[in-house]
Order: sequence, then structure tokens, then C-alpha cells
Amino acid sequence: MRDIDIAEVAQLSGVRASTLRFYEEKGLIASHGRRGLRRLFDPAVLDRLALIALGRASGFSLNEIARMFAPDGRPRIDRRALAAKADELDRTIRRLNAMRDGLRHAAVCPAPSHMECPTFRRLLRVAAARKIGEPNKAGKARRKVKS
Amino acid sequence: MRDIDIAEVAQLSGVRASTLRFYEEKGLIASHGRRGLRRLFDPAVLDRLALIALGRASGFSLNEIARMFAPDGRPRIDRRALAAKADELDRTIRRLNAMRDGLRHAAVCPAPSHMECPTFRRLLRVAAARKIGEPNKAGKARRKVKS
DNA sequence: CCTTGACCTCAAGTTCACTTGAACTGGCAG
DNA sequence: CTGCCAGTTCAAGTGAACTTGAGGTCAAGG
Repeated sequence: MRDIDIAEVAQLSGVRASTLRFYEEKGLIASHGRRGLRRLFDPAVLDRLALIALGRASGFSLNEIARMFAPDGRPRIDRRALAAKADELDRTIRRLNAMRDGLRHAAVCPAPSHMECPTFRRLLRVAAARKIGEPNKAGKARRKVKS
Repeated sequence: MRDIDIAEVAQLSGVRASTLRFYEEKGLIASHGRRGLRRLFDPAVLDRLALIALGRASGFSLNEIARMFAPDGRPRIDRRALAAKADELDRTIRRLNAMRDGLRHAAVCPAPSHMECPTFRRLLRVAAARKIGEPNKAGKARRKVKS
């Protein structure tokens, strides 16, 4: 099964064709040739896409991910960057844990108004803790295929 | 200390004035009056901002957060939504934990290339697991004040 | 041979959450 | 009174990550 076409890559990876073209343009993936106009991909592109998904899921931007591939195409992952990202993830996880507990509590809190619940107010302080207004974007799972 | 001005709110909350205006326009906060052109805020806006920060940190969008305030201005938080978000957070946290462990390992992995490391490949599978290409945005801590 | 339909390109549009710029206003210090 | 300057409005810009649309191409099936 040498060389698969964009529809098949999309099918197998769950990444839309338009996104694959976009990624190619960005240099995140490469097509191996063409049949007529049509891109032909090496099945290895699936690993690459998994790697990209990993990076995205870990909070790297596409640009950061792009920088992680050596010019020759093989991953040249910076171990220090990985460790740093792991630490960052750790902090994020701790925050999210507090959030989750707080939300969970708020969901069952008997106080008439959330603002009167001490636990909720504590949660508020946690949220406000690291400088109010610093978005952290977690758990943004969106459109699967668009309804 | 009745009524504080936008600069003070910015100062106390860490939210930029431009953002505060933007939030007001979006209906997320309200100024209590004006002295000349200048907005005057009730110090309670700080609680409100903390609430917004909480929502953002938990993964709610500004629009979702806006919907959480009753027309009268007091939080009308949907407990079911909170519980759902808590569950979502839980799933996110589990994923991030796997990520972090994987990253941590990758950072010290002795394999010559990450692609040859079984742990790394397992991590890749985890990342690819729930439909490759589903971004999850975690740990995006950015600009504090802009360098 | 001719149609079809998946794929192509390129430009523009979209969403989110803000930020920036230009032009203007008005309270307050001097 | 005057001028400063923090504040104001409104429109447009930003950046990330894609998606959409218009119009074009070409390999394969009938």
C-alpha cells in the first residue's frame, strides 16, 4: 500500500482534506508526489499527523511543532522544550484539578447563590489567583464533523 | 471606596482597560455610571471578573459565560452545565496526564530517535486515540503584558 | 470520446478574544 | 482660562487555525 491519496489520509487520520492541504502549505507535512494534480502521500504521513496531534494536544502551536521537524523531515525534538512543556502541563493539570473540584462542588452546592458559598468563593480566588485575566484554554473539544 | 475607575479595575484585576471595554461591550460586565465620559465601576466588578476568569480557566467561552449571567446581573449558573464541564475537565486532565508522562519520558528517552522509542510510540497512539486532529488546547499561557 | 466527480489552486471568509490607531472629550492642576 | 492626558468611541487589525467558494483540471468509467 504505497502512496495513499488525500481522501484516504483524511479517512485514516480523521483530519480533513482542507486541513491536510493547509498543513502541507505550512510545511507540517509533505506529499510525496502527484498523480495528475492529486497529491500522493506516503503512509508515514499518518505518523507525522499523530505527532502533530500529540504536539497540539500538549499545547504546542503549529508553528512550534513545525520547528520540531528538522529540515530533513525527521523529528528533531528538543528535549528541553519537552521537559518545559511537561512542567507547564503539570501546572495546568493542577489548576484544572482545582477547577474541576470547584465546579463539581458548585454543581451540588446548597447555598442559595453561588456567591454566598464559601467553597465557590475559594474557587473564585483560585481562578483569580494567577493574575485575573490570564486565559488558560482547557478542554476545548469542538466540532467533530460539523453538524 | 465606592466606584472605581477603569484604570483601577485594570490595576486590581490585572485585566487591561481595552479588555474591560471589550467585556462591557459584550455584556460581561457593566459600568455603573460615568463621570464625564469616564466609566465608573462598582468594586463588585472584581468578583465578576474573577467569575469570568474562572469560567475561562474552566474552558467556557466568553459567550457561554455571558449566558451564565441572568438578565438581572446575578450569576445564574446552570448546575448541569457545571457538572458537564467538570466531567469534561476530568477527561481533559486524564489526557493531559498521559501527555505529560509521555513528554517527560521523551525528554529523557535514550532511544536514538523518538520514533524508535516504544514509549514515545505509545504516547503517539494516545494522542492519536480520540480521532487524530481534534485539538485540545491545554496550557496556553501567554503574554503577561506583552514584551 | 466524453462526462463525471474527486481533487486542485488561490483568495477570501470565519471565529475567538482581544489590541491598536485615529480622532475626540472633559475633569482637574496650575 | 488653558492645556494636559487619561479616558472615550469606532473601525480596523491581529493571529491562530482552519473552512469555504469560485473556477479549473484530469484520470477513469461508460
